[in-house]
Amino acid sequence: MLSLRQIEVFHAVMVSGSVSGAARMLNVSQPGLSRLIKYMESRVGFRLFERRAGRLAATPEAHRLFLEVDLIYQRVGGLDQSIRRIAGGEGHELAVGASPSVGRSLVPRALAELAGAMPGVTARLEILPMNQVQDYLLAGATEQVVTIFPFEHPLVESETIGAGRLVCAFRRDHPLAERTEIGVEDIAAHGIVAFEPGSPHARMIDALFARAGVTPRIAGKVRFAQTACALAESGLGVALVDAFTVMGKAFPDLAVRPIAGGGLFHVEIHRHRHLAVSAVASRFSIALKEAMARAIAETPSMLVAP
Amino acid sequence: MLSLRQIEVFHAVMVSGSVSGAARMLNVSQPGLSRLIKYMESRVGFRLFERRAGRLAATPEAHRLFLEVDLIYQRVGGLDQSIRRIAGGEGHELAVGASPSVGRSLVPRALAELAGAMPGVTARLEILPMNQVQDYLLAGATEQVVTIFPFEHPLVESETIGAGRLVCAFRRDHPLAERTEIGVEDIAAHGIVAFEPGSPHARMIDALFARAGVTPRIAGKVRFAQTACALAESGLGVALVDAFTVMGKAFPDLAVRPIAGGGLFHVEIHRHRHLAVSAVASRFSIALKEAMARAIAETPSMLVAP
DNA sequence: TGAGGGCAGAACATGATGTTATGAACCGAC
DNA sequence: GTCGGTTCATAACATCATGTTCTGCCCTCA
Repeated sequence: MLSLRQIEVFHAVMVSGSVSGAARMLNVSQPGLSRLIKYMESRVGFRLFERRAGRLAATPEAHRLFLEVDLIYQRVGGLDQSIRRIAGGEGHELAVGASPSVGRSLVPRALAELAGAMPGVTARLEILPMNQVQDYLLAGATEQVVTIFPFEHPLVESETIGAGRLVCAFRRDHPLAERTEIGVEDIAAHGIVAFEPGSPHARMIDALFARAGVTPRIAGKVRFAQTACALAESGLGVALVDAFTVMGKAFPDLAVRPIAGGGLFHVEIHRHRHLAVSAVASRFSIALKEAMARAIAETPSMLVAP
Repeated sequence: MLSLRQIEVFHAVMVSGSVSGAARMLNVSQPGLSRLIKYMESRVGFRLFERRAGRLAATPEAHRLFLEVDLIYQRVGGLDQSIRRIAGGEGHELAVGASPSVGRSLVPRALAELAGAMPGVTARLEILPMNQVQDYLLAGATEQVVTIFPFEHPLVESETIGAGRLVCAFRRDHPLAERTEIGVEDIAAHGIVAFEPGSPHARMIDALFARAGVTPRIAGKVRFAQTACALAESGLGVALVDAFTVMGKAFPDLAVRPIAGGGLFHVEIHRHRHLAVSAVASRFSIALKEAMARAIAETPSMLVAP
C-alpha cells in the first residue's frame, strides 16, 4: 500500500514537473525525494518517470496513476478543513435536556454563552419532565441532562455543579414582604401553593413542614414551579419553589425570600456512562458552571456553590 | 496533515471498537496504536476517544471524522487495484505507427504476441507513409514508429533491431525461378517493377543498378512494395522489394530470392526523445525484437540480425 | 475478592524520511 | 568545444515515526 507521503511526493513531482521543483514545493531537500520515487516505483511495479534530456519525463502509466492520486490528494486536503470544522463545533448539534426550572434559567444562559464561544454550534434544548430523563439519557437522544433533583442509574453518571435553596415567593404587597428571612411558621400562617405528590418540590416541601411539625393551608396545587409562581403572582398565596425558577427577572411582581431551614435543590449534570462526550458538550459543562458561578454572585443568599 | 497510517489506525479502531481489536486487525502490538491515537488527538485538536468502563468510547467528533476518513480509506484501497490494472496495461491503448512493409508483417506479429502477454491492452496500428512519420512522432500521436528506412531528427531517437535484404520476387513459373541466388544482370535481362522516385525502395534499387553499371527495363511503376508484388504476381515482371513485404505467405504465387550485392533495409524503432515510453511500449519493443528473431530463424537468407 | 481483558507508560529497536556532500549527465551560452 | 548552471542519483549520516516487550493500573464479571 502506498503511503500518503508517497502520494504527496508523486503529486508534487507530477505538478511541478521535476524532482527539484517538488522538493522546493514541499520544502525538503531533493535527494530524499529521488529515493522515495525510486522506492515507490519498485512498489507499484512499473516505471513512473524516465530521465530524458537531463530531466524527468512522466510515463503514460504515471499520468494514469496521477488521475487517481489527485482525487485522494484533494480529499485529504479537504480532510484538514473538515478537522478544523469539527474542532470548531461547526455543524454540530448539541442536544441538552433539562428539568423545567433550570431549563428556563441556568441552561439557556449557558447555551447563550456557548453560542458566543462556538458560533457554528446549533443548540437543541429539551425541557424534560422527571420521568423522561432516563429515556433520553439511555437512548442517547441528548448528550447530557441537567436536573435539580437526584437521578440514580447504573448506566448514568452524575456531577453536581451547585445548588439552589428552597425559597418562597409572594406578591410584593404581601405582608411577608417586610421580612428578610422567613421561617416555616411564617409561611404556614398563609396559604401555600402545593405540588402534585411525588414531585421533587412536593417532597422537599413535605419534609420541611414535617420537620417543623406544622401543616400548612393549601391554597392551590400545581405540577410545575413556574405555575406555582404564576399563582402567587396573582395573589393566590405563597409559592415555595427552587431558587432557579425565580432567577433573574422571571417574575418581576414577586418578592423572593430564602426559607430558614429549607433544603437544597442540587443541580446535576447527567451523562450516559458508556458514551463519550463531545468537545462541544464539555464546553457546555464549563459554560454551565460559569453561569452557576455568576448566578451565585448575583444572589448569594439563594444559591450555593457545589 | 494526518498521515495515511493515522487514518488507517483510526479507521481500524472505529471499526473494531477497541485499540486491542485494531491491533489484532492490523497485526501490530497494542501500545503503539495507543500512542499513535494519542498523538493524532493532539494533532486534530479534539478528543477522539474516551476511556469509559475500561474500554474506548468514540466521541461524536470521532464519528463525524470517521465519515470523511472512511471515504479516503476506500479510495486508497481502490488505488491498489488501479495500480494493478495500470501495471497490467489494462485499458492502455498502445498506438504504433509503421511503414507499410513492416506494418503488414513484423509489427502485426509483435502486436499479436503482446496481446497474448498483456490481455488488457488495446493496440492501434497506423500504417504511415514516409512523410507522416515525423508528424506522428513529434505530436505524440503514436508512442513509437517502426520503419525500414532511416529517419533523422534531433527530437527523435532511433534503435535498429535488424534488417531485411533487398529481394526479388517473380511468379513461380518465371525463368529465374530455377536460380537460388540472383545477380543484377539476371534481373536486368527481364523487366522490373520500379518505384516512384524518392522512395526508399527507389533509392535502394537505383543504387544497386548504378553500382553494377546496368540499366534495367521498367515494366511497371508503383508507390508501394505491396503493389509491386501484386504486379509481379500477375506476371508483369520482377519486383524488387524488401524482404518484409514478402514475409510469410503474403504472396503464395511468388518465388522470392535474395539479390547478390543488394542492400539492406534496416528496421528501426523511433521514439520521441523527450517523452517517456510506457511499460506497454517497452514490452512491445521486446515483442518486436522477438518477432524479428523468429523471422530470421524462418528465412535466414533474407533477414539479418542487428 | 480474584481472574481476565483492555489501556497506557517506559525503554528500546528499526525503518522511513530528511540532511549535506558529491558526482554524472545534460542544456544553453559563449 | 568549453564553461556555468541545472537536474538527478548516490553515499553517509541524523532524526523521527512506528513497532516491540514488559509492566502496571483500572474496569468488569463471576
